[in-house]
Amino acid sequence: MRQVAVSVIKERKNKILSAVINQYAKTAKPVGSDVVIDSYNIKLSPATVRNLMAELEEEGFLTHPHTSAGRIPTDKGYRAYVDSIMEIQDMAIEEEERIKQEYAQKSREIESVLSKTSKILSGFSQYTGFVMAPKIKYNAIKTIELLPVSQDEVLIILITNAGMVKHKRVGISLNQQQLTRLRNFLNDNLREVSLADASARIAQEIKSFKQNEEELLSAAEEICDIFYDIRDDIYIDGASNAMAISDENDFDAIKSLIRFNEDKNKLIEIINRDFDSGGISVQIGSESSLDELKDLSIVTNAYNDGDRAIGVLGIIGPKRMEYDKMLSLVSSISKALNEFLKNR
Amino acid sequence: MRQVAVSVIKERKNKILSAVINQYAKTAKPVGSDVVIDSYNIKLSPATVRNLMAELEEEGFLTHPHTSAGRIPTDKGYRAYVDSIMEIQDMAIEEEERIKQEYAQKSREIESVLSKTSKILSGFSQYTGFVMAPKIKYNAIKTIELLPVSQDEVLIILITNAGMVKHKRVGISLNQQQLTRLRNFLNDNLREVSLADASARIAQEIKSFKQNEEELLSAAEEICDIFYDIRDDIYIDGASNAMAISDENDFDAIKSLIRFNEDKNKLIEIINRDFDSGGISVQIGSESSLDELKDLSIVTNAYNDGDRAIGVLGIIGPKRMEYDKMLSLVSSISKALNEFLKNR
DNA sequence: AATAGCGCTCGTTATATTTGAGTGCTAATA
DNA sequence: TATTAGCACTCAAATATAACGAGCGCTATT
Repeated sequence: MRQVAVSVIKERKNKILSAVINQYAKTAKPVGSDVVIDSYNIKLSPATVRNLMAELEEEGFLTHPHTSAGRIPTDKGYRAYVDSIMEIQDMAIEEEERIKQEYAQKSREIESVLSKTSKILSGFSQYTGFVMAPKIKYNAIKTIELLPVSQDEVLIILITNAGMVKHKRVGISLNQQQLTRLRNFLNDNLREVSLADASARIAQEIKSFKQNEEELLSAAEEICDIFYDIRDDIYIDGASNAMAISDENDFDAIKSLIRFNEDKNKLIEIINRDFDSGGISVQIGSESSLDELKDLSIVTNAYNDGDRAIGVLGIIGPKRMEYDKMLSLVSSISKALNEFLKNR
Repeated sequence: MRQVAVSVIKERKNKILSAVINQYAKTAKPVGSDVVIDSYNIKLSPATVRNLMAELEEEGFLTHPHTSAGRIPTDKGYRAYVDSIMEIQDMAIEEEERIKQEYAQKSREIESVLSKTSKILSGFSQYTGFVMAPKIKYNAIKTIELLPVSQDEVLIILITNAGMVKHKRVGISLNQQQLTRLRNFLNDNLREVSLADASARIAQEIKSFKQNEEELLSAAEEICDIFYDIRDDIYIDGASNAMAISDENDFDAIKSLIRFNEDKNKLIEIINRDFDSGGISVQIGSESSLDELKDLSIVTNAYNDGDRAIGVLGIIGPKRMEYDKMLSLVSSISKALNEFLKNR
């Protein structure tokens, strides 16, 4: 019996919490007791709502900018709200349809698909969208080709089984025969090897060269460089939407955000945290423990190649975003990308 | 005699004009008559300076934000000032040295050299730096390679004589023999052909295929796509510096600037105007006739491959920049890039 | 336990006042 | 005739004052 009573009270408080969060998402102004009652058909008196909001504040879900102002959600409040959205709603059918249309003009280049996906995320959310390319450590080598471009230069072409193509010029002067031998050596020993392990593998197998093949030896070492150059790549779009986010002034916030967007490494670090989680994930404000992001939330979802998670995509928006819509957006797009990667 | 007198007067006015411009560059506040006298050792009374400034205003070189404020330069004022800097000063030797150091860790990839150059421009100017890659119409084909990546897909690799590498996957299923024939056909007919003309050339030479080589024919058409995909490429860095430019508020200006930075095509259009000029060139504020740039100036310099101008680089900064320094920066870097391109 | 009522707080907005930088003009001066 | 000193005037920006009202917390009531 008490159990039920408690649950009813809880229910009522939750309703108020989400009313505040939704209202604040719309107006960006502190939410007063009256508005909660009017707009979210709660059949309680203002006084009661005030009491409950006071309790919610004591428990850390809401705050007060100043004495006589309405309530705004804390990070903890957002967290509770987000956690309570257990099941991701399906998107409106028309939206789903539009996303599919966007994917329809498919390209064979995985790079352009990822770039497109990032643009889609940004376009639909009106925030900043990003896609981290398949992580190199889960990207295995499919083929390596060596094209001579001049007397003493060779273009290395690297194709991974995720379909990514990397190339690099290095200065090595070998004759056609030596080149072919090196190429075969590389392909024989590196096929299916992860990019992260390739250097080590070359070092290990290089012993098989004979003494008199010194040129080949040094060339192979040269080639190792390409693997060091490869970093986890990331596509970011709609950074200018950041301007629209902060409702006027708040100059410094934007400044640091714009700067943040230019520094891809930081973002990579942040979203890598969500990589292992596999599914959808939200970092709210200071949860990221990065000062630049204290007023922002990041919604991410890992995507997979049908086998295992290989990358992460998502959006960055203001803390007061419409989490329900954004969660379903990110989730849908990640599914769409999964689909695409499976069918290629 | 009068000639001399006139020239003296002019001289004096010019001195005031550049005093105002320099002071305004430092403080971003309207410049009054007193400051001009104090800081630029002009031995005239405030009243006289006021008279001369009034004349300069009548002639359109200065304006007034409001009655009781100092003067600020107009676009015409800047233009006169910039034009009067006839000879580009040499850079401080240490600066020159630092630039050379930056270039020292040279890479063989022209792409990374250009990207680096853009970062250098941004870093030294503290504004936005950009480098437009060698224009495609001056970029000739050096080699084309076709690598089969699966049953029905081929990776086309295109190397230009400027050293750029482009690649694209297309869906064509040919056997090894056909592939070799196609490759030879392409190389025989396209070597030294400009990227801009390549499609037309293929269409022209394709007749030589026999009737029974329909697969080859359609494959060749497929390959034409790669040439359509190639656009003049541009590297932009330090867009976030734009924030530092506008001294607080001016929110909308920044907004449009950030947006401008995301749209590379507009910038390409703007700087293409300076391409033909060959040398160094400045667009001040509304001279670009683009509203987003009305408070900004663009300093550009074409660079060449020892033979002819092939691209443009430069910086975008506030109208009230230190033109002397920026002109010499852009000029030096363009020389450095010329040097690099010649010695490769 | 829920609510009505009321006084209090404090940010916001509006209005008035002061300040001072810098002008333009006129009359004196070299 | 060109320059300068002097002074009244203007107007943005800073400062001060007042009025407003949204929304709270608290207490007494149902």
